[in-house]
Amino acid sequence: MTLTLPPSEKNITNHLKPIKIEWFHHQLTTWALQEFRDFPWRNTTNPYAIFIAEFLLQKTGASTAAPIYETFISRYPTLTTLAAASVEEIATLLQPLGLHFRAKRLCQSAELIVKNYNGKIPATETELLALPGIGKYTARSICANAFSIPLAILDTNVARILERFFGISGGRVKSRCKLLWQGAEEVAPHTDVSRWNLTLLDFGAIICTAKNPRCTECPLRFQCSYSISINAKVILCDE
DNA sequence: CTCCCGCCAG
DNA sequence: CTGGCCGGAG
Repeated sequence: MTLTLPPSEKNITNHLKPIKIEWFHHQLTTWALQEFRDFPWRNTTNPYAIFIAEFLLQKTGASTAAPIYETFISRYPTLTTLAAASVEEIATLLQPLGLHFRAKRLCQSAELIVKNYNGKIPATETELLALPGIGKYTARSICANAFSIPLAILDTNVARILERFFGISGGRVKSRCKLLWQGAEEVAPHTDVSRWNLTLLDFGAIICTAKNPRCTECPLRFQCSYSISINAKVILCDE
């Protein structure tokens, strides 16, 4: 079975030249040697612990989630202990994180995993996606971080970094989203994708922030479409 | 005020 | 595709 793209399909290689990807990757990998953040869920490959962490981290600041995560794991160290807990007590524990619906979804997922997977976190994107509260980002993140499956992720950080650096912009939301997913997979290395994914998150949290990005100390600034345009404006204003 | 390692319903 | 969810930190 062959899959062919329609000729009208825009090709991302217009934006993502291999040589530029190579440089992008090298700069960020080097940056991460010093700046890679340390969180409790990064010191384990226990699928259950990763699963919990990814659930708590949805749309939630990592430093905010960290203490809750620690309490969670100590109180419910295994999926079995979680499955035995009531939704109410989980909800109470997660209360400071907001997004209250996650408690129910987490408990429902735990039940399903006990019932369908003998209590073991499934290791495929498709199976994870079928669980309540787990979307494409979380599924792939769990695959990469817990099972070393080389799947790239796209979240608001990755999207922002790709948009700025490669100058991806405009177009309909749907087509841009598709471009960004392509881009995320295009720039991901073939080995240690987990480390790469986390590097992008850290870079988005520390340097390439949504508001007031720290372009002057950014290791990507000399090739970054966004940074270059900012500098051009500064030069024009100085004249 | 905005933003944080999104997801789901409509 | 869009809006709603939501508390906490800056």
